[in-house]
Amino acid sequence: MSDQKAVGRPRSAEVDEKLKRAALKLVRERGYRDVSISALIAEAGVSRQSLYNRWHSKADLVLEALTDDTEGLVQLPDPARAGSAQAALRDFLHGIFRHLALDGTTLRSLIAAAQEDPAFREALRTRFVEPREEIVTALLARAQSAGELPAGRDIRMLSAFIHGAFWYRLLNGLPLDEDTARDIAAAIFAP
Amino acid sequence: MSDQKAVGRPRSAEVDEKLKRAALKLVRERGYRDVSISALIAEAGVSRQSLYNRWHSKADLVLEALTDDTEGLVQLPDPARAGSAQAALRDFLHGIFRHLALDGTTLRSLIAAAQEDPAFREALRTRFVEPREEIVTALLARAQSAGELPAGRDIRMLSAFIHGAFWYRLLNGLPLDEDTARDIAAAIFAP
Amino acid sequence: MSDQKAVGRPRSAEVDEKLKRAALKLVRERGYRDVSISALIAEAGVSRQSLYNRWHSKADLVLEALTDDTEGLVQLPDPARAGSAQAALRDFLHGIFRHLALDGTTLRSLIAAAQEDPAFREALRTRFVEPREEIVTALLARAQSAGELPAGRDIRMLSAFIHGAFWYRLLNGLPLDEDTARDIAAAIFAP
Amino acid sequence: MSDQKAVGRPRSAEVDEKLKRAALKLVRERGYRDVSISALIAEAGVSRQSLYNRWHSKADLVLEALTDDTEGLVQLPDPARAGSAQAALRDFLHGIFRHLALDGTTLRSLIAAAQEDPAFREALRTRFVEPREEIVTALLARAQSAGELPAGRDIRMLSAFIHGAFWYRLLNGLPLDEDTARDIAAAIFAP
DNA sequence: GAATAATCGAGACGGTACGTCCTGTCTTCAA
DNA sequence: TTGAAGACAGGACGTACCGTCTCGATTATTC
Repeated sequence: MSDQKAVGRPRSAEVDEKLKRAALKLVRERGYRDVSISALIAEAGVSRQSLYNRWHSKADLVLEALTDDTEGLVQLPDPARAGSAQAALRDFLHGIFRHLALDGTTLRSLIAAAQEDPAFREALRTRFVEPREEIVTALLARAQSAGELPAGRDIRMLSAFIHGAFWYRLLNGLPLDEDTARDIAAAIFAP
Repeated sequence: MSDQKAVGRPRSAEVDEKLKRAALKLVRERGYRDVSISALIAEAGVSRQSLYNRWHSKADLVLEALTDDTEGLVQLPDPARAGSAQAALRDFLHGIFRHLALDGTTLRSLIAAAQEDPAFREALRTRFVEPREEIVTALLARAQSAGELPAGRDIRMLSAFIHGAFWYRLLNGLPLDEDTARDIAAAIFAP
Repeated sequence: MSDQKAVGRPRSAEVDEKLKRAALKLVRERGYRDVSISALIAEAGVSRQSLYNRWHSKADLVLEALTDDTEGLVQLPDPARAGSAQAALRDFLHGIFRHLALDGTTLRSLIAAAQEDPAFREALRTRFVEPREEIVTALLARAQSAGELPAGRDIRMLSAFIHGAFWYRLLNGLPLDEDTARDIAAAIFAP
Repeated sequence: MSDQKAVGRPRSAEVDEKLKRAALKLVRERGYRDVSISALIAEAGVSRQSLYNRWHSKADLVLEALTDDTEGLVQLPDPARAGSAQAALRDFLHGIFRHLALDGTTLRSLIAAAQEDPAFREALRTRFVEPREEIVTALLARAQSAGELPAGRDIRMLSAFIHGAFWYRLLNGLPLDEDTARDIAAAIFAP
């Protein structure tokens, strides 16, 4: 991407780390809204400009801190291991929900931030939304091939149903637990 | 509700109206984020305190202005007229989507505001979310009774799917049009 | 003054009293600046308009409350009783200073208020400043007649010196005590 | 005083200047009370915080602007040049009075502000009152040594008389002119 | 005794100013 | 060029008062 000849002092990777650590820590402690840029750089022990050299906004930083922290969590479960596609979906959702106990409110704030900032909305889609969408779509497609899902069903719409139910409950402050995961999977695979 | 003996100068209904009109006007013109409290009261020709005497925040005012303006729009369509429950659902969604051409971005901002303010989240649920939920739930229940929807289906979850798909597309900046309404209805009533 | 035919409900003298009492009480407790009109009427149990029906401002009310309370304190001391005109002046000043232990800071606030409000400045002069000035001038004139003060001295200027020294010390936060009274009197009557 | 190692962006001296110029200009045009903080920063073309970074209040800013502007005006006159200590005092007072034609009402407002704010009172004393007091005291002391003033006179009290008469007339809205200067000097040096 | 009219408590109203907070950019010196 | 430090312009916020107003209720005088 950048073949720019590096000249002058190179960026410190340590500053990146400090900021992401500070972002996760403070956002979890105080909530997204109550963490100001000033508080972030104070916690990180870093200068204001160093943050803006790396990210456009608080939302961008927190998104990166969050996705870095969640890496490896988002992977297609193996239907063979789970017993069925329905069970695989249930397990996948349950895994996500479990993690949201920690970062659910932060995710909500990021979704909120995306509503007022098209550029960040795009970033959120690319880094967060689409990977999850693709996994679910792939899972449903395989299930349909395997005959576990009727051939006529609209995979794209079912995927929207699944994520929609998840967002709807999250953004309305309704609980996301093991039962929810099971019920969603059941409703999707209902005959 | 309030049998409180009115004492002192009564609240001016005109001030309510001016503020709600100003809110809708400015929010539609400039977008929710770019309308400040000062701009609102200036447009309404009203004092700062008069606003705070009535609403806790910009979000509360805009929500009331919006729901007042939408009254009558939210009503159960008649399946008999539409031809089928599926058509009735499609028409209901299409009606909502059509209206969102005007106020969709405002609604997104309100949902965003709700994420950072539990009290407002509750207000949004009560005044906006639940009435729509109840209509859809009622429609699905009647369809199930009429045999248009298999008996085994989980009505509550299907309702969450419908609203979820709607929120998901809205908040991700995806189009909500007649086709979307038709596809959602079709997926819900898929055999 | 007012031969106006009284018509309608007559003013309640009790309201006057309540307001003046409240004014003295609150101003002494919290200081002039920290007593708002709202606090005054709340303490008095009286309506806002009732205050404005009687006085133009907080300063006017407090001035009247204060002068009402000080009536009888401002009278020419008898040089014969005191032993000499110098002693009479000393006693007069000391009497005033003693009273200022209670209301000195309020007086300072009234003088301050007078600087930004010409109408109130006039009221303060008439009701507070001039009566004291006349007493001192009369005392000095009698002393000059009696030969206790050299004939060449400028009575008007000496009076300005006395009050000036008093204001200067009061407004600069310097103590006003018995010694000050004695020193002023001594300096005025210095040979 | 401050050997503090300068770190970060240094305060802009230009901002100081702009604010002091704006303060003098507006206060002279509109009067102290009718100049708001917002008007000050607008006139100066400076941000709100920049003002609060430098001064605690409008009074602090105006005091500094005023004393900066008056520098050099406050100096001990030479009795030899004036002809006598009495003439020197008269000339000193007249010089001050002349200047008050421009800033007298502002000074009154500052004295008023000092009554409600102990910290500012202290600042006013240190920066404005005491320098003038010391000059007068020095002048009187030299006059006493030179035999122009009887040995028994209380220098400190005479100084209080002089400044007191000045404050008293200023704060009561009485004129301060050449005659006043002459009369004060005459009364002080009266045999 | 009914009509008239000013006052009363209560509190809403249009305005104005405030001091605080935060953002994104900038300017300094040091590495 | 980066980095720490912090100043800068700009803008919004929610609060606090002020003096005026609008209610319904009360208390006098006048007709």
